[in-house]
Amino acid sequence: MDAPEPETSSDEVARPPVRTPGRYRKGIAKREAILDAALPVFGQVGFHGASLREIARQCGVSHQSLMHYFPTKDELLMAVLRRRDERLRRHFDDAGGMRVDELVELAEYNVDVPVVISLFITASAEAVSTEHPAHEYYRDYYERIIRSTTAYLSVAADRGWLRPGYTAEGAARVVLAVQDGLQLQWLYERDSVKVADLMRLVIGSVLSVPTADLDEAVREEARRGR
Amino acid sequence: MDAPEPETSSDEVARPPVRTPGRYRKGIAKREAILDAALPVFGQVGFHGASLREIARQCGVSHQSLMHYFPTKDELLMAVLRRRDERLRRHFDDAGGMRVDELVELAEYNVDVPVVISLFITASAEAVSTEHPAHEYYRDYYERIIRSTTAYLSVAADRGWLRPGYTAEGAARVVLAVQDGLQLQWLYERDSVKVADLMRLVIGSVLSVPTADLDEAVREEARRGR
DNA sequence: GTCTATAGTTAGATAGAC
DNA sequence: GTCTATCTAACTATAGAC
Repeated sequence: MDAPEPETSSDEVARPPVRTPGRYRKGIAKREAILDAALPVFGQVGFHGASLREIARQCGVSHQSLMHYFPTKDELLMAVLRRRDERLRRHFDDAGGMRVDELVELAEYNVDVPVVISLFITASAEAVSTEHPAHEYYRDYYERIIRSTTAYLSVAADRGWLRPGYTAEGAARVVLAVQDGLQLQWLYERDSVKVADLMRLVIGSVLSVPTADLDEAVREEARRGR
Repeated sequence: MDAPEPETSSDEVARPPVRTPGRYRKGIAKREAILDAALPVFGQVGFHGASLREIARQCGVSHQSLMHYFPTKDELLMAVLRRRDERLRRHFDDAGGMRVDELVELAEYNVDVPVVISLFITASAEAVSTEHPAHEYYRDYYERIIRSTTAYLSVAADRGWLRPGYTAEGAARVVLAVQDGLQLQWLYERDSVKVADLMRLVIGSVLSVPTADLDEAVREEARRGR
């Protein structure tokens, strides 16, 4: 067991051999504050445009203190991204795949948090470059979200519930594309773009049955062992 | 009237009033070479991530020579963007608005020029920030492409050729969103994403008639003075 | 706080194209 | 001879990292 740092009364505390920042109450709170401050900065100016000093300034933390919690800029970005997409990722492994309504609900939720949309659009576009620290992250993200949504829509495909021409994967890609594209438009014109409404319309153009029916079918398939 | 600055015959020679780079043969060619080199760099690392020295290196031009042609980084980016979207912009003012097939054809064309897609996706996402040099550019771009496509689809709306639920603007936004979103997916997985095919499917889900029929109707409306 | 690297930008002088 | 193209040099600010 590792000895808990004594926090002795001396001002020169011995540096522990392994750095494990964010273990004490104060550290945990500060870590969260840094992530909160980093989110909008990355979202507004992108990874390259963001500066650690600026992020530190935003949350009243010294530059050096920030680097204690996140040794490198790459790690800070990854921590910000991961904290924000858990809502979606936890559905990736749902039995029967991810409901398309989940994507709509996420879009509805995001409208209240514009910085999150901004972060995700900006980061996913920047990360197209293989050099980008989040490249692998987004490659994996898109692969899994498509695979999961495709699995869900496959049940519809098997029952002939997809409109002519669509495959399960094609439909999944369209729904995801509409979400991304509309969110981008929304960032430019927040009053005129109704992301969730249009997504529901598109889903209605892809499925010939209500999503509730498909949900029911998917649950049944999962119940039968699948 | 303010006295025209004498600029007497002192040894302080008058600075030529305007600098106009790119007037000689050699200069024109070099200007083009710089733009060609800047396109992929901006597309891969974004505006903030790109360095003028790197762009200059890519096309065998000195850093200072580059700055002779493009006095600031902002101007270079704008020149790159403008040169690449003329294909689309020249349809903005088409009588009757822009055909949706034009968007599909552009997507088909873009597949051969991945750097252009990368540039546009990255720049449009980065430029969401009002500080970004291309912010006004993209704001105007989206407004005009939506307005133009909406005008085209209004003819369909008037004749009841839109699927239930869609307005002309809603349909226009969906088609554009699908284009943007699929192109982003395509950048991550170039073999699996058929951008143009899926776009045509979506257009078929939005319109209840073939686009050829709508084209004909739009031409007729334009002929009748509109 | 310091270090090192690199960013964008500017100035001035020379050589070359028109 | 005039304007353009190019190069050498330097400046100022800021980056991430130690």
